[in-house]
Amino acid sequence: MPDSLPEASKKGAKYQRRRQDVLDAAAAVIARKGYHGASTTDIADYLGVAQPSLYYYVKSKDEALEEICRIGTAGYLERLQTIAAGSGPTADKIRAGIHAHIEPVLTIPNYVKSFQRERRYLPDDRRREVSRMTGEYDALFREMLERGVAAGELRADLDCRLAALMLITQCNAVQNYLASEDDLPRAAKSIADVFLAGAKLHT
Amino acid sequence: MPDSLPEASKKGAKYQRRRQDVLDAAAAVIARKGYHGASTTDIADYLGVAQPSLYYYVKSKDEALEEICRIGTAGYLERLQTIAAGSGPTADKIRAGIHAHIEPVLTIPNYVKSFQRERRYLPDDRRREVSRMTGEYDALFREMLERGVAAGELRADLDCRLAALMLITQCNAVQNYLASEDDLPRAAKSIADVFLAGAKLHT
DNA sequence: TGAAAATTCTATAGATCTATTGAATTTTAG
DNA sequence: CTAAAATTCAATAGATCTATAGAATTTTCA
Repeated sequence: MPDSLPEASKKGAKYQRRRQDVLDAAAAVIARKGYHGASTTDIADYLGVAQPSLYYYVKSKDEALEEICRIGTAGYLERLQTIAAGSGPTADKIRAGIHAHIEPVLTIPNYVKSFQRERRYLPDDRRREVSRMTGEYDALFREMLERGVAAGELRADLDCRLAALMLITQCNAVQNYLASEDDLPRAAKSIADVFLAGAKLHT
Repeated sequence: MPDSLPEASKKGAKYQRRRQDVLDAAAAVIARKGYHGASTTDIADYLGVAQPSLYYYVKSKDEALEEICRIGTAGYLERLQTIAAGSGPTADKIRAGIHAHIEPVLTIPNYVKSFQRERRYLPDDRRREVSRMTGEYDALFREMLERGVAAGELRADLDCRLAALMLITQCNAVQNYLASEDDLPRAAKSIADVFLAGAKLHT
């Protein structure tokens, strides 16, 4: 009973661990130099092996990017679905959604960066699949806001499509907001506060 | 009395016009495929000329990117300085700042996109120069917010550094918000409204 | 018109870059 | 310890890519 995935779940656990090292290195170099700017030699150097050795773990550079994007987005939809399905005020769900979204920025920053900036260079079919997924994610956020409007918790004139995109944009940009290492909670709070209550003083 | 700029202001006006065509083509292709993904052959094909013909107008691909970034950022600082120096409520200045920032998105979209996404591939010295400039721009926005706080127009607990970055991020992302051609005014208003008053209903 | 200047082209050097092949090396396991 | 399996490597094919050199063509203008 062979496997279904193209290259994954093949061989033993040791192979998979080493493969993860290769993808980590690829993600690090691609996050830094971009997909087209990162050569397979750069990636191999980063890992300390010869360039052709990478191909024992990955069929092509394209496949490496696909895997990186897969890892960088794993669980996003599910986490937001769980949050959206819960009870409680919309504002709390939004705060939870923000935290869930930016968490991988700390845990797997290179995968997130590579996904955000380089996914457009995926092969066409895979890129469309990713677009469908991000579209679903956007819609989930938008519906959460729409229910907040319907419940009278958010402004009736809020453009929920735009607002959802704005929120997601802020989360995706959170790396740029970090002046020091442990500023993430502060940045997350600012994103939520400004999104919910705005910057203006309400007298 | 020869010119100071490396390649600009040389030759006649006709040369400069054709050079602009070359840069337009380069900006279009680079915006689409990224700096490293865009070959000089791609750019030449886009323009309908042979690949080496580009080098009559541009010394190197690097120089083309430098010029594109220069054009894509021209006037930004000056426009914001003018707005910040004016009188009137901070909220109005913020709205004006948003409009000024996103205007080039409509007029020179390929230059703006190329600058936003590809400036990190500039040669080191030029990249540092650009960083200094964007840093000044960020500071200008931040100071505008700080004066708003001091005047009691914005929340006293607002993190002005973060808020300025968030505002700029929203402006830079405005292209992603446009569902149809002429949605820009609507998007600009949403950015301003959400930033100033937030999404929450204030009862 | 005809010579000079400006512009574009063909041809190509030289430096990449991705991926493959098959050999060498290391690890595993009986 | 040794043979098989797994992993890594040297060598390289073949397809780029940037940039240059110099010839060909077009434009300018006296």
